[in-house]
Amino acid sequence: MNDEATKKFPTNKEIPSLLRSRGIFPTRQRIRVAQEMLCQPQHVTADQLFMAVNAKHPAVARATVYNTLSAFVDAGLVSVLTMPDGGTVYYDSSVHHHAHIFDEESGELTDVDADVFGLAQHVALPEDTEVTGVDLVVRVRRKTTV
Amino acid sequence: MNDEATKKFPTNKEIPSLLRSRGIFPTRQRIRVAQEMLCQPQHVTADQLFMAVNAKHPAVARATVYNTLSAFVDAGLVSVLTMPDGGTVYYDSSVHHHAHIFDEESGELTDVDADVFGLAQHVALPEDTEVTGVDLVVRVRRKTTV
DNA sequence: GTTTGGATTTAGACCAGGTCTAAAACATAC
DNA sequence: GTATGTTTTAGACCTGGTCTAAATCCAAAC
Repeated sequence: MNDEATKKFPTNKEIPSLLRSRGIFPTRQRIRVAQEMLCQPQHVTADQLFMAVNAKHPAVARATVYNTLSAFVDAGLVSVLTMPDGGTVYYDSSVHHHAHIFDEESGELTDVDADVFGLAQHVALPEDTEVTGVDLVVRVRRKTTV
Repeated sequence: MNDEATKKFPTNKEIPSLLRSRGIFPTRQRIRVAQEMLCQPQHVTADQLFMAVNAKHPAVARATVYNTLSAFVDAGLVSVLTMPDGGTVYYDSSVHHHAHIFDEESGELTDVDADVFGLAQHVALPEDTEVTGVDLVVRVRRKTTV
């Protein structure tokens, strides 16, 4: 685990300065989205987040949520993840490199700290290329007790 | 590499019996889709395949292509793959377990024979679960010659 | 070779995520 | 307060994919 991985999730109060430090001007809407998205470990769809944000204050437009999420991705504040079958896009509040476990029965998605870059060493890469990212999803189901 | 992996891709002529052997009744349309999809190694979107099929004979409906692809997936004739960012869904004519390399610049997607199940051993799984699938995408870019 | 009934295909309506746009609101500098 | 650039908004729009009801196909029975 690297520093980024062990760093605690920010508190609501820390959000404005965090955004500023990443070059994102902290407007009222962006603060709300960030508080909902960044302050706890989670995997959510854009729409789930849109609804979570608007459940409290009734005040952030759909387009703003989508745009803000993209900005956060560009700034390295959240990472993107899609399920290999189906293609649902999830936003992950953990940005360090890690693997995911997907429970095919419950649909639950959990983080696993694994050295995915290390694992990728075992894969034969084409000449003259370097790894920019590794995405590993292990799909599991409850063991059948035969 | 297991048997499935080394098995050659079927020829056009072999398609009808292949479909039959998987319990799929070989209609004219399904044969056309299968010939376009299964006879060579490739990664295509449903829409690309729809267009490829209709470029020659002008005769397979969109819904049929989508339904047929789903049937092929269920029958284990093709596998599904989505890019971790973006969520584009690709159909892969190789069904053995293998990893993918995604060139972020060209968008090109290539197969790599790697023991992905073996790699997944290194990931700590929850109690009482067993692995049903492993999806590994290594994203690369051309090495910058500094 | 006709008839029949179930399986398949078809065109197009529909749906869900997500993006775009033009106008309104906001912030900052002057 | 005015001007200028940035952000937000509602809603139209787009795209990939599914659904539906009608038409077609095909094998089997007669």
